[in-house]
Amino acid sequence: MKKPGVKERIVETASDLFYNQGYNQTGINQIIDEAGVAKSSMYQHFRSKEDVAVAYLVERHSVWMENLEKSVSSKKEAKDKVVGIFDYLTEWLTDVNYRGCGWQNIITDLPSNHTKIMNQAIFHKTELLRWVQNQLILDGSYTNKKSKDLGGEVMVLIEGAIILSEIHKHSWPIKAAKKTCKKILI
Amino acid sequence: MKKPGVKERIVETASDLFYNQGYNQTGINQIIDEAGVAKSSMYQHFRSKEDVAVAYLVERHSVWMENLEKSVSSKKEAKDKVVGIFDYLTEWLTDVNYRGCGWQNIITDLPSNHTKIMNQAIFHKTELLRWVQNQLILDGSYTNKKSKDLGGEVMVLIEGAIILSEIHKHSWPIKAAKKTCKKILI
Amino acid sequence: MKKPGVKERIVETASDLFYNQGYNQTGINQIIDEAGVAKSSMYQHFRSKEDVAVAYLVERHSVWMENLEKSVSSKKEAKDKVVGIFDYLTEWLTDVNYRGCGWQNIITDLPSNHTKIMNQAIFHKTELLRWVQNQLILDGSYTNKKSKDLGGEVMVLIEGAIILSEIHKHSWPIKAAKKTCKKILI
Amino acid sequence: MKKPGVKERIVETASDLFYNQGYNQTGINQIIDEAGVAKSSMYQHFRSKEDVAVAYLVERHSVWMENLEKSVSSKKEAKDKVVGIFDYLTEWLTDVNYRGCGWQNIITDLPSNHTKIMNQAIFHKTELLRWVQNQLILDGSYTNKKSKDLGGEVMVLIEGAIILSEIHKHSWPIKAAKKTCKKILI
DNA sequence: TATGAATGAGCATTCATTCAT
DNA sequence: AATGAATGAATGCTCATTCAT
Repeated sequence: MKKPGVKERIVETASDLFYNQGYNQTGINQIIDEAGVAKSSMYQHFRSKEDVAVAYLVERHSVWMENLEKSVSSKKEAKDKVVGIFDYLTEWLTDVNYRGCGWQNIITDLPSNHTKIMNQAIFHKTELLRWVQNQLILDGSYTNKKSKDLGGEVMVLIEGAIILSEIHKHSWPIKAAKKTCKKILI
Repeated sequence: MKKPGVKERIVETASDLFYNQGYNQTGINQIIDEAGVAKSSMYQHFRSKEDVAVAYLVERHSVWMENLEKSVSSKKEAKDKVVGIFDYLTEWLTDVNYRGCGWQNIITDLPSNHTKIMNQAIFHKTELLRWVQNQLILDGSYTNKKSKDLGGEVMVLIEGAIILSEIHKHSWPIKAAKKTCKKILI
Repeated sequence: MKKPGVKERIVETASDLFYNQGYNQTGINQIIDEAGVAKSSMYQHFRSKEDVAVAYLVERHSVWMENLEKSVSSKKEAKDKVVGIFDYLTEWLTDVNYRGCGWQNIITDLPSNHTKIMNQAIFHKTELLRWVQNQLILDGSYTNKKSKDLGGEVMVLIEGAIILSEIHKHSWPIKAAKKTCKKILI
Repeated sequence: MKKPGVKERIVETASDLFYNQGYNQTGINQIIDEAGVAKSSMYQHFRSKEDVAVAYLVERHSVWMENLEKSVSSKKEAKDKVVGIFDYLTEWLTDVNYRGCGWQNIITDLPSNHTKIMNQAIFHKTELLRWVQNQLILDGSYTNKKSKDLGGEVMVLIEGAIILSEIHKHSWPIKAAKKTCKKILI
C-alpha cells in the first residue's frame, strides 16, 4: 500500500473545497491535486463527483450533530438545549466566517440529476428537525403535537439564521433568531 | 436597430434560466440561443455573465417588491401587512414549485470574485428588512428600537421559510413561520 | 477571419485519420492538432465526433462515386462498366495499400448509439447497388427483375473483394471477384 | 485453487463481449466484472487485452470450423458441401442478428501494433480457403488448379455475404452469394 | 450596432496496465 | 495463484470570452 488512506484524504480534501468554494467552483482536478491522489484512484473509490459530495455530506452530518450535542450538553433542561442551538450556530458560523450551511449551499445550484445530494440535504434537515422535536418532547412542557409544531418553528429560525448570516456576513440574524426562539418556547 | 429590445430579451431569458436552472447550470450559449441573439451582441450589452446576472437580480428586485406591496395592499394595519408577507411567500413559492429565492440560490455557489452579485443579494435583503421595519414603525405599536429589532426577527423567519420550503418542497415551513411571526408581533 | 477553411481542414484531416487509423484509434485531440484548430472551433462546426465522421463519409461518398464513374467512363457497354468496377477497386485499393472500405471499416466496431454513421454506410452501399442495377438495366440484356437480382450478386462480389483484400493485403480477391462477375454476366 | 477455470471464464466472457459489442467498445473492467475475476488475475493469464482477444479468436476458430463441418455433414457430394456454406451462414448470422464475422469486425479498427490479432484473421480466412479448395479437389470435378481458383472465388462470396448482411441487417446478400456460387460450380 | 468565427483553459470520466502484498 | 489498490495518459466535450469584419 503506497499511499494509505487515499479515500479518507479525498473526502477530507473535497470537504474543505466543496464547503469553502462551493460544489460547482470545485473541480475534480483540484481535489486530486490537493489530496495528492491520481485521478483514477479517485474514480476507483467514487463513481462520480456527486458521490464524493455525498460522502462529504454524510460525514459532515455525523460531525455536525455530535458537535451540536456537545455544545448543548451543559444545559440541563431540554428546552434550554433547543435555545442553545443558536449559541452553537454562533460558534460555528463565526468560525467559518459565515460560510453558511453545506447542505443549503450545495442544493441551490445543482445539476438537476444530482438527486443523491438533494436527498442528503433533506435527510440532514429532517434529522435535525427530529432532534429538536425530541428535545421538546423530553422537556415535558408540551404535548407531543405542540412539540412537533414548535419543532418546525424552531427549524425555520435555524435555517433563516444560517442563510441570513451568510448573506450579511454578520451574527445579528443568529441573535435575532435566538430571541424569537425564547419567545415561542414561552 | 435590427432587433429591438435585444438587451431586454437577454435579461428576460437569462432571468428564467438563472432562476429555474441555477447560475452555474445556465451557460451563455443557452441564453443567447433562447433569446435569439448573437453572442457578441450579448457581450456588447454586458461585460460578462456576472453582469447579466446582476441585471436579472436588479429587475427581479423591483418586481418582487412591487408584488409584495400588491399582495399585502388589502391589509389595513401595517402589522397585518407584515404577517401578510407569509401569504405572499405561499403564493409565490407554490407557483414556482418551491424553487426558492433567486438571491439566496445564486450566492451559495459562486466564483469568489463575483462580488457584484453578492452585493445585489445584500442589497435586496437589506431593502426587505427596511420595508418590514418601516411597516412596524408605521403601525405605531412599537418604539423605533423595538421595530428595528422585530424587523430582524421577521427577516429570519422569511429567509428560513424560503430555504426550508425549497429543501422539503413543501409549504409547512411557511405556515410555521407565519405562526411564529404572529406570536412575536403579539 | 483568422484561419480560413477551418471546417474544411477538420474534415480533410479527420478523413485521413479515420480512414487510415480507424475511428476508435483517432481521437479528437489528434484531429485538431493536425488540423491546427482549437478544440472549441471544432465543436462549433460539429456537435460530436460522430458528426465529424458523418461529414467524412458524406464527402467520401461523392468522391468515391465520381471516381467510379470516371474509371469506367471509357467502357461503351453498360455491362462492361459493371465488370470495370473491379479494375477501379484494384486501382483504389493498391493505392491505399489495401486499407479497405471506409464504410465497412467504421461500422464494425462502433459505439452502439452511433446510428448516423451506420446510416451512412447503409446509404453508401445502397447507392452503389442502385448504380450497378441501373447499369444492368441500361445494358438491355436483362429484364428489370434479372437486373436487380444480378446487381445484388455483384454487390456481394464487390464487398467480398474489398474485405478479403484488406485481410490478405493482396489483390487476388479482386481478381477472383472480377472473374466471377464476368461469369454471372454471361 | 479458489476459483477453478479462471482463464476459461475470462475467455468465455471476453468472447461474448468482443463479438457482440466490438473490441474497442469492450473494456478490461467489463470483462473482469462479468467474469467475476480480479484484474490482476486476468493479467496473470494474459499479457494484454490483445492477448485475450487472440485467445478468443483461437477458440472461435475451432468452434466455427466444427460447426461448419457439422452443418454440411449431411451433404454427400463435396461440391454440395461448398454450396452448403451459405446455408451455414444463414443459420449463424440470423442467429446473431447479422452481427457479422468476429475476425472481419476486429481487424477493421485496431491499434496498428496489434499484429497478433491481424495474424489470427489471416489464419482463419486462409484455413477456410484451404477447406473450400480441399472440398473442390475431393469432389473430383475440377483440376487442382481450377479447384484453387474456384476456392478463391467462393471465399469472396462468403466474405461479401457476411459483411453485406451485417450492413443491411438482412439475409438477401447470403442468398445472392449462394446463387452465384451455384453458377460458378457449374 | 451587430455579428459569425475562433479560442484556450477547463470539465468529468475511462482507459489498459502495474504494483505491493 | 490470486488479489485490492493505485496509476498516468487519454477520452470526448463545454466553458466564458474575444476578435476581425
